[in-house]
Amino acid sequence: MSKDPSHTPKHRRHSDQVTLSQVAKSAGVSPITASRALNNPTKVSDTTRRNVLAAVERLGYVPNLVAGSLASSRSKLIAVIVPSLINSVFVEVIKGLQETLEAEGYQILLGNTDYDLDREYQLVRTFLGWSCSALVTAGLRHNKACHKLLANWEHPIMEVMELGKGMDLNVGLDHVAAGRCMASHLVDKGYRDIVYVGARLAQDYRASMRYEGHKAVLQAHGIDAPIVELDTLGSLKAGSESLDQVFAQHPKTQAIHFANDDLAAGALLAAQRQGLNVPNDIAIAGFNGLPLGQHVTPQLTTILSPREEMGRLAAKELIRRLSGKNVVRRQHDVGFKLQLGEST
Amino acid sequence: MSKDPSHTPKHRRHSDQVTLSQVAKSAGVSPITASRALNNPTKVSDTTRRNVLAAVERLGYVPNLVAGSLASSRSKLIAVIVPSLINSVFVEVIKGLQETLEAEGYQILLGNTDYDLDREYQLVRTFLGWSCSALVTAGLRHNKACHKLLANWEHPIMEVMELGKGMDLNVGLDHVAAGRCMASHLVDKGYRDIVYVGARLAQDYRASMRYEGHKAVLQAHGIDAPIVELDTLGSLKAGSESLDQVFAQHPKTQAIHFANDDLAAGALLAAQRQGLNVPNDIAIAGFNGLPLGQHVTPQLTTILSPREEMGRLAAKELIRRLSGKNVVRRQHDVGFKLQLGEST
DNA sequence: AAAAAGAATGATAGCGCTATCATGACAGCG
DNA sequence: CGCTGTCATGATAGCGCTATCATTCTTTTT
Repeated sequence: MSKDPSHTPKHRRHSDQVTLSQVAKSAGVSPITASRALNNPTKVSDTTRRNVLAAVERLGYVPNLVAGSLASSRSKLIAVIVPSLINSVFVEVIKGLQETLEAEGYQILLGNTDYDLDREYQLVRTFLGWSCSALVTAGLRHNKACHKLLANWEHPIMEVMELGKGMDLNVGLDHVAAGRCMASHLVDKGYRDIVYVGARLAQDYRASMRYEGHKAVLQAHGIDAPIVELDTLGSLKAGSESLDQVFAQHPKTQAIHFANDDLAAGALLAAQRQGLNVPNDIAIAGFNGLPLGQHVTPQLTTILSPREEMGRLAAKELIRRLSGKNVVRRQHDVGFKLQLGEST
Repeated sequence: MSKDPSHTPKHRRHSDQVTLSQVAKSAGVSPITASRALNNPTKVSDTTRRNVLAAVERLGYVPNLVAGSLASSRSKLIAVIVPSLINSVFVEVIKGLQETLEAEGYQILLGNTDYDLDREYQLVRTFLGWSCSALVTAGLRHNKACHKLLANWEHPIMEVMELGKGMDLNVGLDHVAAGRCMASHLVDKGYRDIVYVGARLAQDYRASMRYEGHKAVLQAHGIDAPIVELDTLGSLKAGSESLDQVFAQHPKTQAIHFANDDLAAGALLAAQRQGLNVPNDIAIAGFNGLPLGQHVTPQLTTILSPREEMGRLAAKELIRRLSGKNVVRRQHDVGFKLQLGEST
C-alpha cells in the first residue's frame, strides 16, 4: 500500500481564530509557556511575560475559555438559578452576587425556574454540564432528582433566601420568624381582625412560612388567622385588586398582612383611591422593604430584608470556598428588621 | 532502551464523571452513535435511540457541554450585556429574552457593565471566549476596541433598547422621538416653564437623546429648555429629592419632564408629602410606563416602552438567525405610546 | 567543588466530545 | 446482475487548551 503524501489531510477544521499556539510562536516560546504567562504570571520570567502579552496584543488573541475549561475541568462560571425575574427581590440578590463575583472574574449563568422544581432540575443538569465552579439557587426545596444530582456534585452549592439546613452553604433569613414579628406588631397595635394575603403560596412557599409564623402568634392570642390567596403573582395590580376580595370575604377586617410590599403598596394606593384612611379604616403591612413602600404616604410598615447584602455575602462565602479556604460557618443568618411606617 | 510496560501511564487524569463513551459501551454502540442518538435523534434507528437513552438514565449521564462546544465550536450560550441591574427596565428586557431563549434551550451568560464601556469590552472579550452563539447588548455605543472585536465576530449581534444603525441586528425605539412626543404633549397642555430632569446623563445617553427631542420641540416654540442633572442614578429617592433642587434653580417651573418613571414617581410622591397639588402646582411626566406610575394618584403621564416585548422580539429574531433562516429586516422599531395620566 | 534545590521552559498526552470520511447492508432499477 | 443510492453505524482525528513529567540552567548549601 503506497501512501499519497500529496493528499490533503482528511481532518481539517478551519478556524480563523487566533490560538494560543500562534501567540506562542509569535512570542518565540512554547504554547505551554504562553499559557503560563497568561494564567500563572508568577511562573514565568518578566521578559517572557512581556513578550507573550505583546504578542497577545499584536494578534488580538482572545482566549478560548471552552478549551481551557475542558483541559483543566475548571471554569469561571457560576450558575445562578432563581424562581422569578419579575419579583425584584431576586433581581436584587442577583445584583449583589453579580457585583461581587464579577469583581473576582466569575461569570454568571442565569436560569429562571418560574417556580417550577422540575424546571430547576433541568437547569441544574444543563449547568453542571458547563462544569460551573459553583451553583447558587434560591431556596432549600428541590425535587428528588435534583437533590440526588447535587448531592454527588463536588463543587460548592449555595442556597440563598431562606435560612435552614441546606445541602452545603446557606445564606438567608428566618421567614417564620419574620411572619411572627409582623403579626406580633399588629397584635400589639390592638388589631384583632387580621387577614394574611399572599399569591400562589404553593410556589412561593417562603410566603407560606411567613404565614405560619403569623398564624402561630395570632393563635397564641386566641385570634383566628384567616388567609386570602390570590391567583396572580405578587404585583401592584394584584394588590390593588385584592382589597375588594378581602372585604368581601372578611368584612370586618382591620388589618391586612401582605406577603410582600408589591401587594401591600398596591393595596395602599388602591385604598387611597377609594377614599379609605390608612391605617384608621384599614391597616396595611408588607414584607421586603422595597423602596416603593418607603415613599408612599403613609409610609408602609414592612420588614426589611437585606437582599443585595444577601447576594454579596453569598458571593463572598463562595469565593472563600473556591479559593480553597476553610469555610467555618455553613449557615449565615442575614436577619431582618421591622420597619415601622404609618400604615399600621 | 527497554520499555517498562508495567509502568503506569504518565498522563492519567481522573474524573469519576460518567462520559458518553461509558454510555455508549453500556448501550452496545460506538461513542459517535451515542452522540448522534442524543443530538441528532433522526440519524439513528429507533432501537438504538432507545438503548442509548436507557443507558443515559441508568448511568445518570450528564453531557459535558464544554467538551461538546469545543468539538463543535458551537454552544447554546447567549451573552447578554446590560449597563445596570438596578434599573428595572433592563431586567424586564432580560426577562423577555430569557423566557424566549430558554424555551429554545439557550442559556444566558449575564454581564453588567455598570454603564462603563471599557467594562463592556472586557465582558465581550470574555464572552467571546465562551464561543457564545450570539451576543445581546444594550445600546449602540461601544468603545473602539469593542467595535473592532465585534466587527470580526461571525455570530449574530443584537443591539437592543435604542433604534438605529447597529452592527448587525437591532430592536429598539426612537428615544429622540419619545422625547419630542412628551415635550409636545407638555407644550400642548399650555406649560411653558418646563424643566427636564435626568441622572448621570453622560452614561445614560438614551436619556440625553430624549432630552434632545424635548429641546427641539421647546425651541421650535421659542421656549427655553433648561435641564437639571442629578448625581445619583435614577431612583424614587433621587426623584423625591430633586424637587427642591429644581425649584431652587428654576423657581417658576410649571412642569417637569423626568428622564424616567422612578424619578417622576419619586417626585410625585414627594410633592404630595409637601402638600403640592399635581398637576396644578407642578406637572410631572415620566418615561417607561412602570407599573408604579400607573398606581399612584394622580396617575403619572408617561411614555410606555414595550420592554419585555423588546426582549422577546430580540430573542425571536436571534433564534431565527441562529436556525439559519434569512433575516429580512435588520432593524425593528418596537415603538412607544404616550400614556396620559392626570399628573400633567 | 560537588551536591542539592530551585527557577524557567518544554515535550507529551490527554480533557470529552463531534466533524469528517469510510464502510457495510440493503433497496431499487435498467 | 452489476450499478447507484440511501441508511445506519463506525474509525479516526482533532477542537484549543492545560496537567504532568522531563529537562536545562542557575543558585544555594555544605
